[in-house]
Amino acid sequence: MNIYDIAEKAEVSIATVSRILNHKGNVSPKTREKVLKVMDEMGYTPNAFARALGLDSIKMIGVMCSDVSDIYYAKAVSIIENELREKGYDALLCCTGTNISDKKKAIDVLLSKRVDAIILIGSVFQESTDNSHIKKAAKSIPVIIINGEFKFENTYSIMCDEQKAMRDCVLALSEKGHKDILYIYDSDSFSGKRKIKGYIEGMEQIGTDNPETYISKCNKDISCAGTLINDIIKSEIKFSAIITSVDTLAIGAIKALTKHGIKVPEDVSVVGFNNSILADFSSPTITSIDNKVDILSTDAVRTLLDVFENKSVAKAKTIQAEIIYRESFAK
Amino acid sequence: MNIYDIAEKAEVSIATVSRILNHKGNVSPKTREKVLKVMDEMGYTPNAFARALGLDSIKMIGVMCSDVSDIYYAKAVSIIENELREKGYDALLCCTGTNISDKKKAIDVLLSKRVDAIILIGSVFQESTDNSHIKKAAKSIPVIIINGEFKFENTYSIMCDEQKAMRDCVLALSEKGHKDILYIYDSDSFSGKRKIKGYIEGMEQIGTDNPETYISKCNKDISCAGTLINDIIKSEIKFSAIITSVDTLAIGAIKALTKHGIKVPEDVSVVGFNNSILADFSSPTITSIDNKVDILSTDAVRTLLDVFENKSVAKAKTIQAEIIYRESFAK
DNA sequence: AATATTAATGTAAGCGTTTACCTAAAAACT
DNA sequence: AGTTTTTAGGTAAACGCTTACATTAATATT
Repeated sequence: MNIYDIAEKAEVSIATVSRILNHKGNVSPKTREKVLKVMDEMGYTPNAFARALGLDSIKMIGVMCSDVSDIYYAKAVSIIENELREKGYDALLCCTGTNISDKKKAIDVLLSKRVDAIILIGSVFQESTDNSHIKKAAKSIPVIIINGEFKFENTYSIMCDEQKAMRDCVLALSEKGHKDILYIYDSDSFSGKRKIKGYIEGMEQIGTDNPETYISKCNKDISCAGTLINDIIKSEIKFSAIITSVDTLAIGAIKALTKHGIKVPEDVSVVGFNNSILADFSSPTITSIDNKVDILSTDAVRTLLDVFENKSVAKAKTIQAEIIYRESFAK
Repeated sequence: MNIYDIAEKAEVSIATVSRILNHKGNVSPKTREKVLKVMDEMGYTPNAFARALGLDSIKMIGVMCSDVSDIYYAKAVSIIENELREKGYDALLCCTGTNISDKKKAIDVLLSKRVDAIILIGSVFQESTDNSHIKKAAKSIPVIIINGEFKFENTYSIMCDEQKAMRDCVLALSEKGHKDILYIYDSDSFSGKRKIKGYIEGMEQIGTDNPETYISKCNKDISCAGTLINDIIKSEIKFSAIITSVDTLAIGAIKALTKHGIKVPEDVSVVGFNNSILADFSSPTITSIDNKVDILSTDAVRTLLDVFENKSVAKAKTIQAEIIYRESFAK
């Protein structure tokens, strides 16, 4: 069923039907009523493709992340989707995994579906081996990058200053007398690297000689954090605080510590990252660095709309993180 | 840039370009090479709308749920998105909240975007006041409903037998000597109702007189479960086990119990629902009823593809849940 | 009442594909 | 070499909409 069917039934021209559909031009109330009634009766839904062909905009934004089942991305996607919907846009979701060729494919899909823009969540950085797909996309549509960095024409990045947050966190722990602060992390992504940098800066600032020796790597799995802690305890390395790159690792660490009879926060303080809902689920609850996904996500959509409206928009924006104090490291 | 530009540059007709794009018809290797090279050089991406106009399929599936930031939906969406992508389909995400008018709007958006089908996750049931939007959708495209129930032409539902799972869980607790089994739930959704039913059946089966008195309602927030437990403890109601309708509530309950010096599982056993990652994060880890989102989600996509291929497909399918034993209720 | 202005509606071209149908060239038969 | 079959490639219509331009009807102005 199409606009012609409606036009015929309502005894008007297709132009009139189109005008009614688009709230444009002059249509008499009577005609409008009549046509709307016919549309309703026939259960007509306009074809967005055909529309997009004429208008060159489908009101659809590609949203890419590696994995929505990750609680962090899920939150970002959820906020973005809601903000977009409110402004009349849909979200075409692409979970690409971490494989670069899959990301390239995803970009091609989004481009072929003629999305009006792309929002990338995480895992983009300038020095990355291959960013040609982002360049390709940016040639035809704006690309907004959340917590990633990539400077190119038609590209806008919004990030959280995780480096400073990490440094501040080390300093805050130091103020409470902590010197031997371990760092357990899970990823060498763009933000992963910035976190480490900040941690090292902080440690150096409080006079630690070889901060690198306090760092251990781990995968996201909580059991991994557990075995890591077990090893560290066995090796009799001294420590009074632990920072982790994600809340899940903090949970794993706390569980392991508790099993060894080490009390959190009395014996060891723990700070997580992301300030996810998990922070409240743990006992003790986890003090966590909030990297403001909500603000980043909201801002991404706002930026996008500004770009659409040709307002002047900053190519890169940075937002400050905040330490949210809970039980695992009291203020 | 369009097919004409490519055709011109490559000195062939648009038909040839189209044939190459669609791997259809006969094109000589030489010509193919030449055209592909031009496409690559110009960074051409075919316009999926125009294509859809001709083909009447955009290879896009609408995926609806109330909220992707919910860990349960996030997992389902993630699996669905991956399965779809593997088969060459994209997922157009619609997070509708719980408001019926927003759901109707979302359906209209999906229909106007001419998705090839819709997968609904949760919150649909036959007796619901208004399901006209689902009927409307099903009139033009197949609608797959995960963990919801709605019988109509072109509608397929895949659910988990949560009722039986709940009953079995009560019986399992009873076998271990539990009689006073509380049930804390968060939602009167379709699956919420089935869970309660199963709980009551189980309680009756083990000879409880007024099972309803053991039931309390709560929102999803863990603090709510906590205050609820506090109240129950104050009121000196006897209980030795708690079942919750979601893992988060189990976490809240365990935290509250622990604060009161009540040990889990020594004094009170706790069983959660969904078998989410949270179950492992808690200490003690939570025994949880796995309602098999992964299987449901995978199956939804498989069903969809079968429908597309005109294979005969069951209108309704039910999958069995499973109790995953962890520390909070040992086997 | 005649004219100018504005409102309402219609016609037709264009958006970028696919594909049925057609023609020309090449290959495979006699 | 002449005919048939196959392969390669082209032309033009169709998909469902938007919109510039054209036309007619209604209203306002003189």
